[in-house]
Amino acid sequence: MDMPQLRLVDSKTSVTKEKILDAAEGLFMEHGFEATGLRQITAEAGVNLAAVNYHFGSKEELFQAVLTRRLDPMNQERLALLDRLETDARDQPLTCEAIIGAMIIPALTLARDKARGGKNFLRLTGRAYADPAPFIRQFLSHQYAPMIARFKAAFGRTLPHLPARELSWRLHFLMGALSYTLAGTDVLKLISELNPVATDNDELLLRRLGPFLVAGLQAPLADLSELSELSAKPKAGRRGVRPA
Amino acid sequence: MDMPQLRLVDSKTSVTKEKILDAAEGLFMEHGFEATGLRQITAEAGVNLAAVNYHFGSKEELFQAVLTRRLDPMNQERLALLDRLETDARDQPLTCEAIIGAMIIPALTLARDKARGGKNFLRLTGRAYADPAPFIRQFLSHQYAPMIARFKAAFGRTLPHLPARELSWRLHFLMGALSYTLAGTDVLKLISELNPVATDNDELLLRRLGPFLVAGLQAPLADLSELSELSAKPKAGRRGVRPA
DNA sequence: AAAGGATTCAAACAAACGTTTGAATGTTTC
DNA sequence: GAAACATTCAAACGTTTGTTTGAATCCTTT
Repeated sequence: MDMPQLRLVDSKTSVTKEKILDAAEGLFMEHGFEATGLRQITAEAGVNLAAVNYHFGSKEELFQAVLTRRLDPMNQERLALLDRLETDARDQPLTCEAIIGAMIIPALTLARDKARGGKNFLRLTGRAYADPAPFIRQFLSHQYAPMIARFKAAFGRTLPHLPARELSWRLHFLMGALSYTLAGTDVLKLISELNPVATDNDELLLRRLGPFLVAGLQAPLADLSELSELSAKPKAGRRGVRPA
Repeated sequence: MDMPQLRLVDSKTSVTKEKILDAAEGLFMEHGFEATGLRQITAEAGVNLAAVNYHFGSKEELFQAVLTRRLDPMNQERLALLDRLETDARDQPLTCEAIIGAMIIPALTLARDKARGGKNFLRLTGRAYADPAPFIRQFLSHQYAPMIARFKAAFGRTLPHLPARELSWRLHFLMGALSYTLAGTDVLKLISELNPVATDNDELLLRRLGPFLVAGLQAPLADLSELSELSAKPKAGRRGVRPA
């Protein structure tokens, strides 16, 4: 039988390949990229050491594969949500809440789905955002550029009074608070020592982040005229900190 | 020549010690802790390899020394500023702007002072905030705990209507946006491709961050009653988010 | 069954890692 | 001047790093 080429090799996604991805995801999340060894990964995955270079080529390419596996679908989900909001609203501009929701909800969904890495994976991406390694920065730019451009345009329509440059800044702050929150470091404990927050409830977390970001985006413009006063070196403090 | 040597060894800091600190500061900032080798550091500092372990004990202790050199004075400055504001205001509660200013201004001053590392150093600390390495987390907690506690109390007096737990969250978001902004990764370019921001003007940067954070802190409380709607896997939403 | 490609495996690779050593040099104190 | 301490230096320590190799094994196709 001249069966058409259904027997494909690419869609195979061999078992070892995913075992490596799973193990690498957890270890990269916990110790970071540089501090995680290939031997730890392959040991936890139960595969041979050489399997990484065979299936992925290098450690860096493995790291990118770990990220794309989850990030790509999530960003597509974000764009799909935004698309739907815009077509539903016709010409009317969207609310800030709605747009931010389109950014947050896919992340929330991912955080809940333990089969897709859960919040551990989000911590990994939050960490990657602060990594200066060129291959990471380049990868993230290429991965996020289209999504962020679309959302920036959406915010621009919703906040027409805001100069483009100001919007760029505020989006930067927004991404900071978001990725930092998703990274979920233990600075949290540092802030609220006596009333520890339930870190397992990511829904509440993002639900509280929303209003914070909305208010920040809608904040009145800064008055840049009289800024030299505060920034001046404080004159002789009378009751200062004891230099013991 | 009986000229008394002018106490060249200011037993506090030898020349090589500071050369190492300077070189390490730059390299840690650029490549991160794990990715920076002691041989790079000592080569750039022009000192012997063993000098690091002789003067600092280990690589980890060197890293902590790099951080404390700048961070300690900055946090003391923050506390001194807050102290002065509170004594000036007597019993009156401070404004959000003022408290945030006390956090931001010392960072701004440090960013301007190139002799103290400038903004490069701030990028290093922003990076350290996202690092999961236990010794880094422990060090930062110990270093920041008193300062954050004081500022949290100040915010609590200014925003009495805000539940303590909510305030903890918002402080977390605030620290996220702040440290992320200070880290100053190139995601900035990603957001504003066509209107690149002048990254050298840190004063304007932090001046714009202020209103964003003030508005976020003063945001109305989240309505936590009907939160299952948005987060739920696409069902039927009222207006806005509607699943396909 | 034989061939051929895909995958696994143990072993080794060179390079880099942080740290230690012991002698050589510099500096201060008696 | 000599003893005592502080610092520098070259060299090597034992691991660990990411990557490569070549043969063994599995699986599909002829």
